[in-house]
Amino acid sequence: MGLVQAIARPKRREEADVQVLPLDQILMGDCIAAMRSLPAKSVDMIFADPPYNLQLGGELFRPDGSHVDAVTDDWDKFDTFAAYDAFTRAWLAEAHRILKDNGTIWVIGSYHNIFRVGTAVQDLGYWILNDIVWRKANPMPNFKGTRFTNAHETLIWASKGEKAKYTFNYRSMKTLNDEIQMRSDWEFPICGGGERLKRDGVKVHPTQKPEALIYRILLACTKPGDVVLDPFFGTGTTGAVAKRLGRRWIGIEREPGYCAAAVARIAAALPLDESALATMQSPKAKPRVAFGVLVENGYLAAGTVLTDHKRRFRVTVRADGSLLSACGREGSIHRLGSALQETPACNGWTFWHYEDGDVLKPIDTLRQTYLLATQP
Amino acid sequence: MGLVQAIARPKRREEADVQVLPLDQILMGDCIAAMRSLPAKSVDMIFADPPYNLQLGGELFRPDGSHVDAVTDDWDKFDTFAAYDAFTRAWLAEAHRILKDNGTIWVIGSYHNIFRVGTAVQDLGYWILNDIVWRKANPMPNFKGTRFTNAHETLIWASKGEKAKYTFNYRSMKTLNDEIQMRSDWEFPICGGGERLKRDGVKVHPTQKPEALIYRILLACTKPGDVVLDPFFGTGTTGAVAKRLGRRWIGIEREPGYCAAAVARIAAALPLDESALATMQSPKAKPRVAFGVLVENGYLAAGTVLTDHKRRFRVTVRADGSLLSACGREGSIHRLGSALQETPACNGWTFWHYEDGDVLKPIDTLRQTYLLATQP
DNA sequence: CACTTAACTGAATCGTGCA
DNA sequence: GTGCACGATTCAGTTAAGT
Repeated sequence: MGLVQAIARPKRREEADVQVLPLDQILMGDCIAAMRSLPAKSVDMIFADPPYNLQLGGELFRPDGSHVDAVTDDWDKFDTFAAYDAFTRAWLAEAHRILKDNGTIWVIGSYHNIFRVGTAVQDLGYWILNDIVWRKANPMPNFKGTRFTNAHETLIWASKGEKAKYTFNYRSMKTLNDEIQMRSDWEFPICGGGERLKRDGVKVHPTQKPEALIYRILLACTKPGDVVLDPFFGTGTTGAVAKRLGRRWIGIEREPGYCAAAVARIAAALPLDESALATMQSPKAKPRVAFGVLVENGYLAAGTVLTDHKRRFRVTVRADGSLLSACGREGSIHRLGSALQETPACNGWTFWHYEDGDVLKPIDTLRQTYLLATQP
Repeated sequence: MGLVQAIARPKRREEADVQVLPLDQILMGDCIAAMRSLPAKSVDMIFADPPYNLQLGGELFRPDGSHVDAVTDDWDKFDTFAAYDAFTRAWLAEAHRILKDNGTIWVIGSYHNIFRVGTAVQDLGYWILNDIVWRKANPMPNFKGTRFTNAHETLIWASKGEKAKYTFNYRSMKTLNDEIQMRSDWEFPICGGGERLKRDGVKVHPTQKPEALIYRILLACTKPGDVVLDPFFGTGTTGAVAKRLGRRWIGIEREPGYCAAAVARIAAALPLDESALATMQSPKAKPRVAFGVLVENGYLAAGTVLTDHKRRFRVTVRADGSLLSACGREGSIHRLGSALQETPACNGWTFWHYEDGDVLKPIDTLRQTYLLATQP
């Protein structure tokens, strides 16, 4: 039997219990129909990356005039929220049937769809264990300056019910995180570089997820040999990571093009040797502090006067962390510093000082204080 | 009139439009009833920190918002979610009525309730602009080691509808974040230390939010003088920050103990003075300067040659402020820039450069010089 | 080959105001 | 309502080209 197979005719109930799972294979076809062909209580985990129902408007261009390649695929289009909800509840209900009683489900989404997914998860009797935030190290900016940079996606992790047991490899997570409990916010780069599948220089799938994200999920919530089902398989990230980690996988995918890419990719994936584990550790978030954060947190009040160490320039701190000079010029600590000195650049942290009693101290000391107070 | 007042009897519709808002006051009582007493389209922002325990502290509401007196312990999960949904939709619907057409709403929650809140927000016609993650610098650990440390809460920011306008102080946020776009993940410590309200050494409110969080929200999405409503006022964090930032506020709170703490706290809060309150302006808010005005005033002589920074295109400035290219094309600085580059749009101010000695400078620097010379 | 610079890209609900 | 002029707007990372 090949790696890709058509969906088998659904078995009658009596047969279902003894049905052999199509392990390490892709079922090509509609995800709900394919799930119906699988027996009840048969898989240990489900990872799902369903359509987000983005509802994008017109074309978008960057400030340099280049065009943004958006997700315009048909599979992401739903007429109404009601239609999206119906689809969501249908596949989540099948997923609930297929999961073993001690299995868990992961679903990823963005603010466009995740609230509807989460509500459906709860209504269907699943019990949410955590929501996890994937902080993107390099998100696409908001080109028009109309909102906050949409820099994260959300994952929901749920068991089959309130009393259900589940697998959570607490020690693995703590080890992975330098002996500190793994938190609910994870930072990873978006999928790019050599990991991003391309055909003739064009990305094969518009929303390929980074392997590191799936890796952490499988490591945290499955055991070696467990069966992981991905009903929206795409280009097979879940399969590739499962193979690397010694887990079994089942993929469901409608598009033949994605299936073909997934087959080739998984065939090339190598089971992980242990030494690679060390390199998978997430880099800790950089302790970068914006000046405005000190104002927000009361380390420096708006209205405070700052000077350089020779008291040549005097500026006032404003509510948003910008500075205002006596001559009416304004800007960030770095920009105004360089403007007043007429130098191309300036490190505002060491240039600007505040009065502490009788002595001038660089504002950088406040940053250090803040870091000491907030970093574990 | 004192800072706390009982809820006025709801006005008849005819009266509502001219009703005076109870600014900088706490309405003590049920949040839905209190909101009904406020006129339609009257507040600029709503910040809401609703209860997320499904029992609502022993209170439940029917879909019409009316109060359910008896709470039995045998509600099954569906009924409990249904009751929470009914309560959520009732107050969110009132909030929608009270908001000005260009107002926005913020709601904070955790995975227990935020998915239901988000679904209700969308179903009621609000348009989600961002979801924001508050990353707690110092979250409570997961003592049993059974899940990931629950280290964040989620906020939803939404306008009244897809086409609605809204306030977003992009420049202030960028300045606050050291000249990098503000992202959708924010890190703040949890509320503690001197900021945490205590009575006899015991915290007054179980879920007091940090002022820094509200500060950033108000700075980002309101203007000085705007009216901010908080229907779950608690100990008045929203009021204290609004006062500091020169915004007006209305609080609704049921518990007399919280009201008393809030009154004292807000009375002690000091407003920022006007110069500290000023924030970085978007260029949009500055007076517009037509390119032709620079020519008229001699900042740039007619006949001057402009190029792009790579010197690919050369154009000549004409007496009326239009540009003429070597190939005979003509137009405004923006039009000709986009035409020559064959891009849909172009900011002529940053695209075109003039020769200053040996270096190319964007013509935008001339506009800045002009503004400095002519603005009071 | 080493190094620098330019070009390109990613799940995006991405403008305003006047005639 | 529609059309058009004006002009505001990007971060981190990778790849390719140039020196």
